[in-house]
Amino acid sequence: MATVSVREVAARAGVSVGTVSNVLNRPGKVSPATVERVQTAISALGFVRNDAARRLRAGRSRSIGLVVLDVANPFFTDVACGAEDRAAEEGLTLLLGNSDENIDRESAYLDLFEEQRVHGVLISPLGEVGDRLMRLRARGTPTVPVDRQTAVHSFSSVAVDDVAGGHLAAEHLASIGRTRIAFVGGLQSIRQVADRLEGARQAVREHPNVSLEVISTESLSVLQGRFVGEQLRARDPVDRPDAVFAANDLLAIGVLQALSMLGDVRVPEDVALIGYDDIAFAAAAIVPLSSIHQPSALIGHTAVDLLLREATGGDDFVHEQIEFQPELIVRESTAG
Amino acid sequence: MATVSVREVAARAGVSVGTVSNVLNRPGKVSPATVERVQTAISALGFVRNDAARRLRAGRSRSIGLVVLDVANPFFTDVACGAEDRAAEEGLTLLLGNSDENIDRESAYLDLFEEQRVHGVLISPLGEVGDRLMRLRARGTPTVPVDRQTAVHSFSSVAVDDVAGGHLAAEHLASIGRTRIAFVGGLQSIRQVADRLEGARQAVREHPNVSLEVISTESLSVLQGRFVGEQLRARDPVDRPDAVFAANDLLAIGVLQALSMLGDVRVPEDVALIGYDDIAFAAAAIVPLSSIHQPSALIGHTAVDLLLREATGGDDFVHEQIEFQPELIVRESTAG
DNA sequence: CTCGTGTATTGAGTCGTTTCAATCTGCGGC
DNA sequence: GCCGCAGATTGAAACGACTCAATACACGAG
Repeated sequence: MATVSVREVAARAGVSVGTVSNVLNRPGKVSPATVERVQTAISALGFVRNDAARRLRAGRSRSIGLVVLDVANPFFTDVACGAEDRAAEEGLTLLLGNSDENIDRESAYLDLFEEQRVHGVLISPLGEVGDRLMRLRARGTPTVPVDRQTAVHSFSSVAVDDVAGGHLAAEHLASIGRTRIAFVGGLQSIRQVADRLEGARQAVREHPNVSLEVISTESLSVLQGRFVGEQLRARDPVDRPDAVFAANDLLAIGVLQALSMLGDVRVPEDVALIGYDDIAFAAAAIVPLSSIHQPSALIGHTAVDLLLREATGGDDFVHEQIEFQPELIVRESTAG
Repeated sequence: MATVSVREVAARAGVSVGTVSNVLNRPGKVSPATVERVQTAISALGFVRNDAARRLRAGRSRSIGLVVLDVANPFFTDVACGAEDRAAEEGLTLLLGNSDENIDRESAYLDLFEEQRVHGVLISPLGEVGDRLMRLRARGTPTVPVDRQTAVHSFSSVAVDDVAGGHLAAEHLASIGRTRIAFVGGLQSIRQVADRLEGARQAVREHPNVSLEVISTESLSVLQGRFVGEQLRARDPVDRPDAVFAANDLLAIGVLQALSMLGDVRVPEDVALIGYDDIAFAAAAIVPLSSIHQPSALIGHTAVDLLLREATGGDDFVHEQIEFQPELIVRESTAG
């Protein structure tokens, strides 16, 4: 199984390598008869372009990298789909990396993408990666955080106002008369989590009779949610919060499973529950889940847009921070 | 922003390019003092290896490609996570491509992966790709279908016995006394769908009083399921099936939403409902969803295993077909 | 002082594609 | 028959890391 290169195609078609390259990339520049002959040679030999070689020559690849916190979270796959669609319009491929809330994996993906000389990097950051991204960009790889980088105007970014979202959620819980709210989420180092908590704190401050308890988790998964739910269920009802605001829907669904599967804690009667992200499964949950909606696909779409602008813009380029507003979706889990 | 190459690092460190390469790849072969000097030069210049160049030389990349039918389906992200973990153990990267049940995109990803000279390709195929995969392999890219390639022993493959799964589901519906079963799924060209239907047909044949209606969908999404659910709801109750077997959980959840959101068709009293895949959200559905469980992460894990064996095995290599058995999970949606 | 041994380092050649200045070809106009 | 022009084709150089045969060097033994 000899590896076939342009050279062999050229020989077989009786033309030069330059012509083969032209057939591949600019068929218009080559006479129809020659195109025909070259095409025949290509399929006869089963020639497949070597991407590494063309990229080496080109200096940069035709793909963009996206690092997300958790591929198992539908919110991020939605973002990825939006990004992929927009990228495809430009003939770019999306490479999806899953940091899985692990800082080493996040770092490994950034390394990988840089070595691959990707067109640009989109990242939903786990920790403090500002410096890292600066360096990346300085070496020529534009970067767009999909996140709220407070007060950092040196990047373009796309984000949802998570403080506002957190406020919406907690305010809603207060508005239906709940007074002991628990915020469930972690890691605190994830800005989305910190901001949602901050928003909730602000809302609670506006209601003197409402208190906020913070329950930290190790990750934002269904499993962690179930774990917290079980702890809540085990508590004396007097000590139990009457409302839970989970930092995302996965956690909320986990909490919901633990509370209501065994039927002794009723949602929303005993505990009202609200999540965040409004994933497709929230509406179909055992108790349809109230949530904070984010335009996930649009976020991905916009992030790629910004990245492209960033890549073409010159030195005096003005970075754009786009921020979407979250939206409260009320369902049964916070009814009454 | 000059692009730094090994040559410049070598110059700065006062050594040859060969030595720099050795520091990068076989630090043991180089004296500690030299390693030190080279490392310093590398970080001073911000040198980043050019992956394209090394791959060109190496002939093959350190990644494997995975093409799935739908990233938005948690089943596939679970498979991907399993595959990624196993790949990471070998120092390989997983590239995730989403065909989105679109044959052109599937084809485009196969092209892309071949051009990238990936280590191997894992694919959950949409249509008939046997020929395509044969060619791929003939040119040196091993391939493992994550699918049941009936009677094709020329590939290693990993799959779940979908006929058995379909049988389990339909048999279960019959066993709880349902007689008018509707199978909801499509496209028929997807082997998983066809096999599940076939299994259901077999089960129904064993029960003379049970009938099977087939409702085709255009894809396997929540939206399509909701669409079908609305049609069912609109039917005269006499014409309505008393059980629905959906080809996957997304469809089932869609059907469930349409039937029960408006409260006039009760699940399982009026219509029993069973899905397939047992995704994490099935257990948390508004009516906890019965389903057919598949060991998703293990599937991904095993697929990578097989791929690695395929890649190292010689010509007399015996392809292995691994088939997992599905498992019935009964929840409320088929209670009574 | 020479030889042998083993370790450290060198650097030209290679991978396959693209680019682009140079060359070729055919043809109409004069 | 010659000139000029446009379109088609050519082929060598370049991209950057890796390999490996060759070389340099150090040191101990004889």
